[in-house]
Amino acid sequence: MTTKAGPSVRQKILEKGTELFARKGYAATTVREIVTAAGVTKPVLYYYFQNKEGLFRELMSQAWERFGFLITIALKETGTAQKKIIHLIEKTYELFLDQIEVARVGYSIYYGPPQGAPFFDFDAYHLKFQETVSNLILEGIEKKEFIKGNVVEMTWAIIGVLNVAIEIRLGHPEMAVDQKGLGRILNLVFGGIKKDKERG
Amino acid sequence: MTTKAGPSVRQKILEKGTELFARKGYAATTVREIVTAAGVTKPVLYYYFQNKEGLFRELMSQAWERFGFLITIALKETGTAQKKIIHLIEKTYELFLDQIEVARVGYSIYYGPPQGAPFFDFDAYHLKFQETVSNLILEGIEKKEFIKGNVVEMTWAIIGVLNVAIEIRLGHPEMAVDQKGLGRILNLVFGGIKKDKERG
DNA sequence: GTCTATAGCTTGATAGAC
DNA sequence: GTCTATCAAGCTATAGAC
Repeated sequence: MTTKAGPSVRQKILEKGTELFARKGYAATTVREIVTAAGVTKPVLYYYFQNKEGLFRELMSQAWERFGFLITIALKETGTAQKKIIHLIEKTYELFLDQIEVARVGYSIYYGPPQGAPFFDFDAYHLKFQETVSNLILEGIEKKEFIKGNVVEMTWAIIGVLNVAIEIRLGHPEMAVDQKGLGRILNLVFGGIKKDKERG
Repeated sequence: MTTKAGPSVRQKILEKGTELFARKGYAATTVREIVTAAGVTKPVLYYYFQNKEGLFRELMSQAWERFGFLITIALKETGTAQKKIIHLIEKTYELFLDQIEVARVGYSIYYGPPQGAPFFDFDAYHLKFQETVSNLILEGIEKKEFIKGNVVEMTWAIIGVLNVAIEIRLGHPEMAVDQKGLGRILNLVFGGIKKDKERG
């Protein structure tokens, strides 16, 4: 725990660990590969992080704390509910792009098998995000900006847009949606696809 | 390749393999675990499938062929474009629920790191699905059922609903959306969330 | 803090009997 | 087709020198 000139080496291990976990998966990445890529030897990794699991936990929590922070400040926006929602989704997408490697690993563990990776509480952030969107929708309904409808289902429709943007970027980077495109798709969901005005 | 009384044992290995890959991930699942769960010994697995990769490929392709078939027959529906789209999405969701274990594994490999699993061409089906939805949207626009808009972005809005339903089921089975709920969320996207009529 | 060297175990895969 | 027995290779993790 006592650090001397450490930040550089420690950081390098974190970086290369993130990179390899994202490219190969947690279980398929070996400690050897990580330390080789980082230009150090094994005991160095075990010195800074307790083990492979410790490294994983560290890089995950670093990234997700930023996500939690983002949700908190998003509530201080002003304007229509629609504007607030679009802003929150865009900021989240921006953060995702900025930390795409950690996001890819987290995504595959949250929705897929744990891969032997240590437990990480993605839900704490996930549910908070969902709740934040729901509250903004509720606000929009109360302001008579949105139709009276099932808030939960509306939340899914909105979050679906973010998720699909994320998934295109993960699976098909060449056709990735940019922030403006994301905003346009969101507006599509707010406004609807049907030509006539009857809903449902 | 010559089979005698084989189908039962072979099938058992496929089932337990699917189950374990879904619960632990490809790399984190060992051949030993699979054969123990299936009640056989290792050489049996290597006899029926060439190796761990062969088993994986087999169970993946079996499941995804059904998906390809579903897309093909979906085009023979009649009715409004909206009805056809909802029907296709609902059928896809039904198939997903029916093969949720394979889907979970595929999901985490398609969007996440490959985990050391052999290459599988998810895109062949994925792009075909996307194209099918786009064509139905185009049909709706031509029939003046939908507004004139960016077909690609409309496609993402629709697929986002399916994906979010899938992801809720994968991450939070207890709040999973049923087929009717899925239809309602889709209708929400078709009709819009905003109260006033101006779009965008 | 960082090294070399290695312990101790698990892995995917197979040889050879039946 | 299915078994027992076993292999080489690779893995995480650490001891001990500096």
